[in-house]
Amino acid sequence: METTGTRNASCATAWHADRRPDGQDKYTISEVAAFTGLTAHTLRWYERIGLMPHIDRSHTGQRRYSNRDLDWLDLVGKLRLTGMPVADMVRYAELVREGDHTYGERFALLKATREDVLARIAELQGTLAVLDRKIDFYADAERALALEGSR
Amino acid sequence: METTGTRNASCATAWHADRRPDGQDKYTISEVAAFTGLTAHTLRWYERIGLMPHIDRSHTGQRRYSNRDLDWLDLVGKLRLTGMPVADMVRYAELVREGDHTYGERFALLKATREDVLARIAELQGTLAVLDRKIDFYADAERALALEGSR
DNA sequence: CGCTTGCTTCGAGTTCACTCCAGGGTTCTA
DNA sequence: TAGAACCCTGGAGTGAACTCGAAGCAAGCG
Repeated sequence: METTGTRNASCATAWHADRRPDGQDKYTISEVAAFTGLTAHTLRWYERIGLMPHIDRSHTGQRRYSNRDLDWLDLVGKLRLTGMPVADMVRYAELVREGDHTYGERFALLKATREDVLARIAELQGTLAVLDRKIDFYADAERALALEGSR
Repeated sequence: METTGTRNASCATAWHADRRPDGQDKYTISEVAAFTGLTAHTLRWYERIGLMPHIDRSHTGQRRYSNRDLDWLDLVGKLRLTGMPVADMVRYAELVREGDHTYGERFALLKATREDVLARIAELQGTLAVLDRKIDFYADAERALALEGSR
């Protein structure tokens, strides 16, 4: 039936407790879903498009995620909310798979991403300023109306 | 043929000069496109979905944008890069069209958006921290390799 | 006058990032 | 050992936000 048992995937806090110690780190797909806030569908899709390394399987073919996989998903989550397109993350994943000789390229990619993030923060701060000006305007208007009403 | 004459729409800086004074503020769609970095297609689409107020027309039916319209597009642009869905901006545009009695609702919407933006900035700063840790790691690896190479 | 360029409409097409379905096998709990 | 809950695959579907195309006016220019 494929329901993601746990409701309320939005609350990402206070969760990181139930990570099992390395060695016994075998999570089912729905555990990982609860953990990351992604759906099982999305996790499988990430794998299909090459955004995940090869995931371990149980003897019957079910996925068993490790702590490493969780770490990777964490990074992916962070990169995702910088607005990085999934295709770029796939590229990064490929570099990781290709081995040590891609260090330089990965490094460059990370630095470029860092610049992007800084730029985005600056943009958002600009937006915040505009928003604050508008909010002040409305607060003033509201006060003026209240005054008028009490006359 | 509908090409957006001016190349390099990304550089949004140093542009705000050619805004004509209020009264003679009549811009063609392609001028606005150059101005905002949006395409003419997108500008027409914004109008279709109700994201723009009614735009003036020339005697032959061509759009003539005003400074007010430019200001509105500026706000839309800012809101867009906070990740606000277009549907929400349409809602805001509707409130503006409906008149003064929607001040309260607009005010609330702006304040909610402000909170969103603050949250997003915080997220991005978290991401920045992760990125910086990774970048340090790669920089170290690079130095280690260089050392090894020079032995 | 013809040419080029730009504008018009409406509807269809594209891209991205999921999201869901059908039809089956597996695992846990009472 | 039954039944509920979970997991598998491949492929199709969805919603958001554009993006493009076709066919046809309109304006400026050599």
